[in-house]
Amino acid sequence: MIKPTESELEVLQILWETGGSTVRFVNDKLNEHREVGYTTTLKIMQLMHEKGLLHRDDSERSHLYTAQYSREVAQKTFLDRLTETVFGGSAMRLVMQALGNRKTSTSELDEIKKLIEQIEKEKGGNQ
Amino acid sequence: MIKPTESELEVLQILWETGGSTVRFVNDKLNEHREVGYTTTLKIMQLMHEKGLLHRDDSERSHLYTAQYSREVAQKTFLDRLTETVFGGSAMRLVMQALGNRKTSTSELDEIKKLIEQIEKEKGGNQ
DNA sequence: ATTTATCTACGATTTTTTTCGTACATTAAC
DNA sequence: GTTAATGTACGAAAAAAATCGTAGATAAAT
Repeated sequence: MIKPTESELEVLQILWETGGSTVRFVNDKLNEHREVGYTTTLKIMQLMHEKGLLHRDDSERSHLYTAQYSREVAQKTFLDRLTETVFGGSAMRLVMQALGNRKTSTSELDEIKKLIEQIEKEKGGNQ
Repeated sequence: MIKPTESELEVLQILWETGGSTVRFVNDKLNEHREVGYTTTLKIMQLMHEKGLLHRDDSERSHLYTAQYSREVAQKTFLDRLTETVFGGSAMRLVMQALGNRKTSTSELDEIKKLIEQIEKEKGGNQ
């Protein structure tokens, strides 16, 4: 997955949220937060399609766009990138920062503990 | 902290690593990975200084640049941003992804568990 | 059927980021 | 003391990203 620009990311968020939508819808959504012209949004989404970031169904007059990559894939991509660039390659440092910095509820923390134990079980005693 | 661009981030990484250095040094470091002209690096660092991303000591002929914001502050900034943009505001989802996706060693996992228990202890039974 | 609204395509402009050349000053080498 | 190397400043070009206007096609409204 190629790195999306800032405004491409805004579009992706909306498409992930909705599962897929028209330029009109995305543009309306964007305009809830900041002013953007319709053709601007159109152009960005057309370029994203050319770049392979979006899939387009043009069987109808108003084309339907969907994200080419799932939110999960993007999450992995971004996390890996952030881990490399700012956390010196250590996912653990990232996790510890995230846990330390933010107010995470006890039940959430428990879930994470459970996840860790599960991972540990899966890998047996290696590494 | 304003959002650094891609190449500004490269510079920051080097300055965090070294604690502070000259344009020459940064440029040499960059050129270990890709070709960049000296004046290009100079310009970028000058702009970063104007933007408030770098501190500059120009008491010597070759100026000494240091990052205005520590790696920790930047980490927090980026994490918050990523949490918002790609993880729908949930730090937990981010952590779980990070743990699931990457090969984290057992000892690292243990450390995280310890951290969680410590946090839980600190907050008592609230939330 | 004519007008109005809505859509895509496309080109052009503006803004931001990246890149580098040149001028000029200072230090180091010879 | 010249010459060469190394530094900053600055402007401008090139590349990338964001913005918008206009044209033309189709659909909806009247």
